[in-house]
Amino acid sequence: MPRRFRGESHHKVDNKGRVSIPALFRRVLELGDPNYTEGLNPELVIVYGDHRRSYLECYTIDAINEVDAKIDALPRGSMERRMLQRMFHGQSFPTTVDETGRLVLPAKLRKKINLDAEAFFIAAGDTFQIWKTETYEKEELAKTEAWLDDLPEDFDPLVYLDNMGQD
Amino acid sequence: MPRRFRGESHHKVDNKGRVSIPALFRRVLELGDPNYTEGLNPELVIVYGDHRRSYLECYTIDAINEVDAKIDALPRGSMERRMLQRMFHGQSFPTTVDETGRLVLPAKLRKKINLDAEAFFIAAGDTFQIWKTETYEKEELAKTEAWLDDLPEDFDPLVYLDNMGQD
DNA sequence: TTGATTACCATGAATTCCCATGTCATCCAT
DNA sequence: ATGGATGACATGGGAATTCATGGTAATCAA
Repeated sequence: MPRRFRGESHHKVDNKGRVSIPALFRRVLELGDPNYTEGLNPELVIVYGDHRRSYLECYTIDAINEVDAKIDALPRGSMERRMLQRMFHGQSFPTTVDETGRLVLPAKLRKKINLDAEAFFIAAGDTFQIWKTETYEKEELAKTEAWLDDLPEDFDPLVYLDNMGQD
Repeated sequence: MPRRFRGESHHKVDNKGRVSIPALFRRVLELGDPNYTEGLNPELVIVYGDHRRSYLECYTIDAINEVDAKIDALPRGSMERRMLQRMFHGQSFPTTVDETGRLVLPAKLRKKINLDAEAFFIAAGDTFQIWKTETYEKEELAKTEAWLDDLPEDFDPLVYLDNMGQD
Protein backbone atom coordinates (compact mmCIF):
# COMPACT_ATOMS: atom_id res chain seq x y z
CA MET A 1 0.00 0.00 0.00
CA PRO A 2 2.93 2.35 0.24
CA ARG A 3 3.04 4.98 -2.44
CA ARG A 4 6.24 6.33 -1.01
CA PHE A 5 9.71 4.85 -1.13
CA ARG A 6 11.40 4.31 2.18
CA GLY A 7 14.78 2.93 3.13
CA GLU A 8 18.34 2.74 1.83
CA SER A 9 20.74 -0.03 0.92
CA HIS A 10 23.84 -1.10 -0.93
CA HIS A 11 23.89 -3.47 -3.88
CA LYS A 12 26.49 -5.07 -6.10
CA VAL A 13 26.71 -4.04 -9.71
CA ASP A 14 28.05 -6.72 -12.03
CA ASN A 15 29.94 -6.05 -15.22
CA LYS A 16 26.79 -6.27 -17.27
CA GLY A 17 25.34 -3.38 -15.30
CA ARG A 18 22.82 -5.51 -13.46
CA VAL A 19 21.89 -4.41 -9.97
CA SER A 20 19.17 -5.60 -7.59
CA ILE A 21 16.52 -3.11 -6.65
CA PRO A 22 15.78 -3.12 -2.92
CA ALA A 23 12.80 -5.44 -2.49
CA LEU A 24 10.70 -2.81 -0.76
CA PHE A 25 11.24 -0.39 -3.62
CA ARG A 26 9.97 -3.01 -6.03
CA ARG A 27 6.65 -3.10 -4.25
CA VAL A 28 6.32 0.65 -4.69
CA LEU A 29 7.24 0.46 -8.36
CA GLU A 30 4.55 -2.16 -8.85
CA LEU A 31 1.91 -0.05 -7.19
CA GLY A 32 3.01 2.99 -9.11
CA ASP A 33 2.65 1.35 -12.51
CA PRO A 34 -0.95 1.43 -13.75
CA ASN A 35 -0.12 -1.35 -16.21
CA TYR A 36 1.39 -3.64 -13.68
CA THR A 37 -0.30 -6.91 -12.88
CA GLU A 38 0.80 -9.86 -10.80
CA GLY A 39 3.46 -11.80 -12.63
CA LEU A 40 4.54 -8.89 -14.78
CA ASN A 41 7.50 -6.55 -14.26
CA PRO A 42 6.87 -2.92 -13.44
CA GLU A 43 8.22 -0.11 -15.59
CA LEU A 44 9.97 3.00 -14.32
CA VAL A 45 11.84 6.02 -15.63
CA ILE A 46 15.40 6.88 -14.73
CA VAL A 47 16.21 10.58 -14.98
CA TYR A 48 19.93 11.23 -15.12
CA GLY A 49 19.94 14.94 -15.87
CA ASP A 50 22.89 17.01 -16.97
CA HIS A 51 26.56 16.81 -16.07
CA ARG A 52 26.03 18.45 -12.69
CA ARG A 53 24.02 15.60 -11.34
CA SER A 54 25.99 12.72 -9.92
CA TYR A 55 23.22 10.27 -9.24
CA LEU A 56 20.27 8.71 -11.01
CA GLU A 57 16.74 9.56 -9.97
CA CYS A 58 14.10 6.90 -10.47
CA TYR A 59 10.41 7.63 -10.96
CA THR A 60 7.41 5.34 -10.87
CA ILE A 61 5.15 5.61 -13.89
CA ASP A 62 2.59 7.50 -11.83
CA ALA A 63 5.21 9.92 -10.55
CA ILE A 64 6.61 10.65 -13.98
CA ASN A 65 3.14 11.15 -15.36
CA GLU A 66 2.53 13.78 -12.74
CA VAL A 67 5.72 15.53 -13.72
CA ASP A 68 4.78 15.38 -17.39
CA ALA A 69 1.40 16.88 -16.66
CA LYS A 70 3.02 19.80 -14.89
CA ILE A 71 5.38 20.35 -17.77
CA ASP A 72 2.50 20.30 -20.23
CA ALA A 73 0.83 23.01 -18.23
CA LEU A 74 3.71 25.43 -18.77
CA PRO A 75 3.49 27.87 -21.65
CA ARG A 76 4.82 26.48 -24.91
CA GLY A 77 8.14 27.96 -25.80
CA SER A 78 8.88 29.22 -22.29
CA MET A 79 12.37 28.68 -21.01
CA GLU A 80 11.08 26.79 -17.99
CA ARG A 81 9.27 24.36 -20.18
CA ARG A 82 12.26 23.82 -22.44
CA MET A 83 14.54 23.22 -19.48
CA LEU A 84 12.23 20.73 -17.89
CA GLN A 85 11.55 18.98 -21.15
CA ARG A 86 15.22 18.60 -21.79
CA MET A 87 15.73 17.08 -18.37
CA PHE A 88 12.69 14.85 -18.03
CA HIS A 89 12.18 13.92 -21.65
CA GLY A 90 15.68 14.10 -23.01
CA GLN A 91 17.96 13.16 -20.16
CA SER A 92 15.99 10.19 -19.02
CA PHE A 93 15.74 6.49 -19.69
CA PRO A 94 12.58 4.41 -19.50
CA THR A 95 13.09 0.81 -18.50
CA THR A 96 11.63 -2.10 -16.60
CA VAL A 97 12.50 -4.26 -13.68
CA ASP A 98 13.67 -7.71 -14.82
CA GLU A 99 12.49 -11.18 -13.76
CA THR A 100 14.84 -11.37 -10.81
CA GLY A 101 14.09 -7.89 -9.50
CA ARG A 102 17.09 -6.24 -11.07
CA LEU A 103 17.66 -3.15 -13.11
CA VAL A 104 20.07 -3.13 -16.03
CA LEU A 105 21.95 0.14 -16.20
CA PRO A 106 23.42 0.78 -19.64
CA ALA A 107 27.12 1.63 -19.77
CA LYS A 108 26.27 5.24 -20.57
CA LEU A 109 24.41 5.76 -17.31
CA ARG A 110 26.98 3.95 -15.26
CA LYS A 111 29.73 6.01 -16.74
CA LYS A 112 27.83 9.18 -16.05
CA ILE A 113 27.72 8.66 -12.32
CA ASN A 114 30.98 6.76 -12.30
CA LEU A 115 29.35 3.60 -11.08
CA ASP A 116 31.39 0.44 -10.93
CA ALA A 117 31.12 -2.30 -8.32
CA GLU A 118 28.66 -0.98 -5.77
CA ALA A 119 25.55 1.16 -5.86
CA PHE A 120 23.78 2.92 -3.03
CA PHE A 121 20.00 3.22 -3.16
CA ILE A 122 18.18 5.79 -1.09
CA ALA A 123 14.53 6.75 -0.94
CA ALA A 124 13.60 10.39 -1.48
CA GLY A 125 9.86 10.80 -1.15
CA ASP A 126 8.11 9.55 -4.25
CA THR A 127 11.35 8.76 -6.06
CA PHE A 128 14.56 6.99 -5.18
CA GLN A 129 18.14 7.73 -6.08
CA ILE A 130 21.03 5.56 -7.16
CA TRP A 131 24.52 6.70 -6.25
CA LYS A 132 27.99 5.31 -6.49
CA THR A 133 28.59 4.50 -2.85
CA GLU A 134 31.76 6.53 -2.56
CA THR A 135 30.27 9.57 -4.24
CA TYR A 136 27.37 9.59 -1.86
CA GLU A 137 29.58 9.37 1.14
CA LYS A 138 31.91 12.09 -0.01
CA GLU A 139 29.40 14.45 -1.49
CA GLU A 140 26.29 14.11 0.62
CA LEU A 141 27.71 13.35 3.98
CA ALA A 142 30.36 16.03 3.72
CA LYS A 143 27.66 18.50 2.84
CA THR A 144 25.48 17.71 5.81
CA GLU A 145 28.35 17.52 8.24
CA ALA A 146 29.37 20.99 7.19
CA TRP A 147 25.83 22.16 7.64
CA LEU A 148 25.52 20.63 11.07
CA ASP A 149 28.78 22.19 12.14
CA ASP A 150 27.23 25.59 11.75
CA LEU A 151 24.61 24.74 14.28
CA PRO A 152 24.78 24.65 18.07
CA GLU A 153 26.40 21.59 19.58
CA ASP A 154 23.22 19.98 20.81
CA PHE A 155 20.97 21.10 18.00
CA ASP A 156 18.39 18.60 16.86
CA PRO A 157 17.33 18.95 13.22
CA LEU A 158 13.94 17.69 14.21
CA VAL A 159 12.98 21.15 15.36
CA TYR A 160 12.57 21.93 11.68
CA LEU A 161 9.58 19.72 11.72
CA ASP A 162 7.84 22.00 14.11
CA ASN A 163 8.88 25.58 13.57
CA MET A 164 8.02 25.79 9.99
CA GLY A 165 8.38 28.88 7.95
CA GLN A 166 9.90 31.08 10.62
CA ASP A 167 13.63 31.68 11.20
CA MET B 1 -8.84 5.83 22.31
CA PRO B 2 -5.22 6.32 23.24
CA ARG B 3 -3.36 8.18 20.57
CA ARG B 4 -0.28 8.17 22.69
CA PHE B 5 2.08 5.44 23.82
CA ARG B 6 2.59 4.95 27.51
CA GLY B 7 4.80 2.65 29.53
CA GLU B 8 8.08 0.77 29.23
CA SER B 9 9.15 -2.86 29.25
CA HIS B 10 11.80 -5.40 28.40
CA HIS B 11 11.50 -8.14 25.78
CA LYS B 12 13.60 -10.99 24.48
CA VAL B 13 15.04 -10.78 20.99
CA ASP B 14 15.57 -14.13 19.29
CA ASN B 15 18.23 -14.81 16.72
CA LYS B 16 15.87 -14.09 13.88
CA GLY B 17 15.37 -10.61 15.24
CA ARG B 18 11.84 -11.22 16.44
CA VAL B 19 10.70 -9.28 19.46
CA SER B 20 7.29 -8.88 21.07
CA ILE B 21 5.79 -5.42 21.08
CA PRO B 22 4.33 -4.41 24.45
CA ALA B 23 0.64 -5.27 24.22
CA LEU B 24 -0.45 -1.75 25.09
CA PHE B 25 1.66 -0.31 22.32
CA ARG B 26 -0.04 -2.62 19.85
CA ARG B 27 -3.39 -1.04 20.61
CA VAL B 28 -1.96 2.36 19.79
CA LEU B 29 -0.41 1.11 16.56
CA GLU B 30 -3.76 -0.28 15.53
CA LEU B 31 -5.54 2.98 16.19
CA GLY B 32 -2.83 4.90 14.39
CA ASP B 33 -3.10 2.91 11.17
CA PRO B 34 -5.92 4.15 8.96
CA ASN B 35 -5.83 0.84 7.08
CA TYR B 36 -6.09 -1.30 10.14
CA THR B 37 -9.16 -3.42 10.68
CA GLU B 38 -9.92 -6.10 13.21
CA GLY B 39 -8.01 -9.23 12.34
CA LEU B 40 -5.34 -7.44 10.36
CA ASN B 41 -1.87 -6.40 11.50
CA PRO B 42 -1.04 -2.73 11.82
CA GLU B 43 1.81 -1.17 9.91
CA LEU B 44 4.41 1.17 11.35
CA VAL B 45 7.65 2.88 10.39
CA ILE B 46 10.91 2.46 12.23
CA VAL B 47 13.26 5.43 11.90
CA TYR B 48 16.83 4.57 12.78
CA GLY B 49 18.60 7.78 11.78
CA ASP B 50 22.31 8.30 11.38
CA HIS B 51 25.26 7.01 13.33
CA ARG B 52 24.65 9.39 16.17
CA ARG B 53 21.43 7.73 17.14
CA SER B 54 21.62 4.62 19.27
CA TYR B 55 18.00 3.58 19.37
CA LEU B 56 15.11 2.95 17.00
CA GLU B 57 12.16 5.27 16.92
CA CYS B 58 8.80 3.79 15.92
CA TYR B 59 6.03 5.80 14.30
CA THR B 60 2.40 4.93 13.74
CA ILE B 61 1.22 5.45 10.19
CA ASP B 62 -0.66 8.57 11.23
CA ALA B 63 2.39 9.97 12.96
CA ILE B 64 4.69 9.34 10.02
CA ASN B 65 2.18 10.83 7.62
CA GLU B 66 2.19 13.99 9.65
CA VAL B 67 5.95 14.10 9.44
CA ASP B 68 5.86 13.52 5.69
CA ALA B 69 3.37 16.32 5.24
CA LYS B 70 5.65 18.70 7.10
CA ILE B 71 8.60 17.66 5.00
CA ASP B 72 6.64 18.15 1.81
CA ALA B 73 5.85 21.67 2.93
CA LEU B 74 9.52 22.64 3.14
CA PRO B 75 11.06 24.25 0.08
CA ARG B 76 12.47 21.78 -2.45
CA GLY B 77 16.22 21.78 -2.42
CA SER B 78 16.56 23.37 1.00
CA MET B 79 19.06 21.82 3.32
CA GLU B 80 16.42 21.30 5.98
CA ARG B 81 14.32 19.33 3.59
CA ARG B 82 17.22 17.21 2.42
CA MET B 83 18.25 16.43 5.97
CA LEU B 84 14.78 15.42 7.00
CA GLN B 85 14.21 13.42 3.85
CA ARG B 86 17.42 11.57 4.35
CA MET B 87 16.39 10.74 7.88
CA PHE B 88 12.72 9.94 7.49
CA HIS B 89 12.68 8.55 3.99
CA GLY B 90 16.16 7.09 3.77
CA GLN B 91 17.08 6.03 7.25
CA SER B 92 13.84 4.31 8.00
CA PHE B 93 12.19 0.95 7.62
CA PRO B 94 8.50 0.37 7.00
CA THR B 95 7.14 -2.82 8.45
CA THR B 96 4.15 -4.44 10.08
CA VAL B 97 3.34 -6.17 13.31
CA ASP B 98 3.15 -9.94 12.80
CA GLU B 99 0.42 -12.42 13.70
CA THR B 100 1.72 -12.97 17.17
CA GLY B 101 2.26 -9.31 18.00
CA ARG B 102 5.95 -9.26 17.22
CA LEU B 103 8.21 -7.05 15.22
CA VAL B 104 11.01 -8.46 13.11
CA LEU B 105 14.11 -6.32 13.24
CA PRO B 106 16.43 -7.00 10.31
CA ALA B 107 20.07 -7.71 11.12
CA LYS B 108 21.04 -4.28 9.83
CA LEU B 109 18.90 -2.48 12.40
CA ARG B 110 19.95 -4.72 15.23
CA LYS B 111 23.57 -4.20 14.41
CA LYS B 112 23.09 -0.47 14.27
CA ILE B 113 21.93 -0.19 17.86
CA ASN B 114 23.98 -3.16 18.94
CA LEU B 115 20.94 -5.15 19.90
CA ASP B 116 21.34 -8.80 20.84
CA ALA B 117 19.32 -10.69 23.43
CA GLU B 118 17.17 -8.08 25.08
CA ALA B 119 15.37 -4.94 24.00
CA PHE B 120 13.96 -2.13 26.08
CA PHE B 121 10.79 -0.41 24.89
CA ILE B 122 9.86 3.02 26.14
CA ALA B 123 7.00 5.30 25.18
CA ALA B 124 7.82 8.81 23.93
CA GLY B 125 4.62 10.67 23.17
CA ASP B 126 3.26 9.66 19.82
CA THR B 127 6.21 7.37 19.10
CA PHE B 128 8.06 4.74 21.07
CA GLN B 129 11.71 3.82 21.18
CA ILE B 130 13.57 0.54 21.14
CA TRP B 131 16.92 0.40 22.91
CA LYS B 132 19.45 -2.23 23.76
CA THR B 133 18.82 -2.50 27.48
CA GLU B 134 22.40 -1.79 28.49
CA THR B 135 22.72 1.20 26.18
CA TYR B 136 19.64 2.78 27.63
CA GLU B 137 20.87 2.35 31.14
CA LYS B 138 24.29 3.76 30.42
CA GLU B 139 23.43 6.49 27.99
CA GLU B 140 19.99 7.80 28.80
CA LEU B 141 19.85 7.40 32.50
CA ALA B 142 23.31 8.87 32.91
CA LYS B 143 22.23 11.82 30.83
CA THR B 144 19.17 12.64 32.86
CA GLU B 145 20.93 12.03 36.13
CA ALA B 146 23.57 14.52 35.11
CA TRP B 147 20.90 16.98 34.17
CA LEU B 148 19.09 16.63 37.44
CA ASP B 149 22.33 17.03 39.33
CA ASP B 150 22.66 20.55 38.01
CA LEU B 151 19.44 21.53 39.65
CA PRO B 152 18.73 22.43 43.25
CA GLU B 153 18.40 19.51 45.62
CA ASP B 154 14.67 19.77 45.99
CA PHE B 155 13.85 20.76 42.44
CA ASP B 156 10.69 19.28 40.99
CA PRO B 157 10.65 18.84 37.20
CA LEU B 158 6.92 19.31 37.25
CA VAL B 159 7.40 23.05 37.25
CA TYR B 160 8.21 22.65 33.57
CA LEU B 161 4.65 21.70 32.96
CA ASP B 162 3.62 25.25 33.61
CA ASN B 163 6.38 27.53 32.33
CA MET B 164 6.35 26.69 28.73
CA GLY B 165 8.56 28.12 26.05
CA GLN B 166 10.63 30.48 28.18
CA ASP B 167 14.14 29.86 29.57
C1' DT C 1 32.34 -12.38 -36.05
C1' DT C 2 32.49 -9.79 -32.00
C1' DG C 3 31.00 -7.23 -28.41
C1' DA C 4 26.82 -6.26 -26.25
C1' DT C 5 22.24 -7.26 -24.64
C1' DT C 6 18.64 -10.42 -23.09
C1' DA C 7 16.76 -14.75 -21.38
C1' DC C 8 17.29 -18.64 -18.24
C1' DC C 9 19.01 -21.30 -14.62
C1' DA C 10 21.47 -21.84 -9.95
C1' DT C 11 22.54 -21.18 -5.04
C1' DG C 12 23.31 -19.58 -0.28
C1' DA C 13 21.54 -16.58 3.00
C1' DA C 14 17.98 -14.00 4.92
C1' DT C 15 13.13 -13.56 5.86
C1' DT C 16 8.36 -15.08 6.23
C1' DC C 17 4.89 -18.34 7.42
C1' DC C 18 2.76 -21.55 10.23
C1' DC C 19 2.33 -24.03 14.21
C1' DA C 20 3.51 -25.10 19.19
C1' DT C 21 4.20 -24.36 24.17
C1' DG C 22 4.23 -22.23 28.74
C1' DT C 23 2.45 -18.70 31.75
C1' DC C 24 -0.68 -15.79 33.62
C1' DA C 25 -4.87 -13.58 34.48
C1' DT C 26 -10.02 -13.91 34.24
C1' DC C 27 -14.38 -16.14 34.31
C1' DC C 28 -17.52 -19.64 35.77
C1' DA C 29 -20.02 -23.44 37.45
C1' DT C 30 -19.96 -26.34 41.22
C1' DA D 1 -13.78 -20.56 47.59
C1' DT D 2 -11.86 -23.82 44.11
C1' DG D 3 -10.62 -26.63 40.13
C1' DG D 4 -10.91 -26.12 35.81
C1' DA D 5 -11.88 -23.81 31.13
C1' DT D 6 -10.71 -19.66 28.36
C1' DG D 7 -8.03 -16.40 26.24
C1' DA D 8 -4.38 -12.99 25.71
C1' DC D 9 0.54 -12.78 25.74
C1' DA D 10 5.60 -13.93 25.32
C1' DT D 11 8.57 -16.94 23.17
C1' DG D 12 10.41 -20.84 20.38
C1' DG D 13 11.19 -24.15 16.15
C1' DG D 14 11.18 -25.77 11.46
C1' DA D 15 9.65 -25.55 6.74
C1' DA D 16 8.77 -22.74 2.77
C1' DT D 17 9.69 -18.66 0.17
C1' DT D 18 12.02 -14.49 -1.21
C1' DC D 19 16.27 -12.04 -2.05
C1' DA D 20 20.72 -10.87 -3.79
C1' DT D 21 23.97 -12.42 -6.77
C1' DG D 22 26.50 -15.09 -10.17
C1' DG D 23 26.90 -17.93 -14.39
C1' DT D 24 25.89 -19.60 -19.13
C1' DA D 25 23.46 -19.94 -23.28
C1' DA D 26 20.73 -17.70 -26.74
C1' DT D 27 19.95 -13.30 -29.49
C1' DC D 28 21.12 -9.05 -31.60
C1' DA D 29 23.28 -5.58 -34.19
C1' DA D 30 26.59 -3.89 -37.24
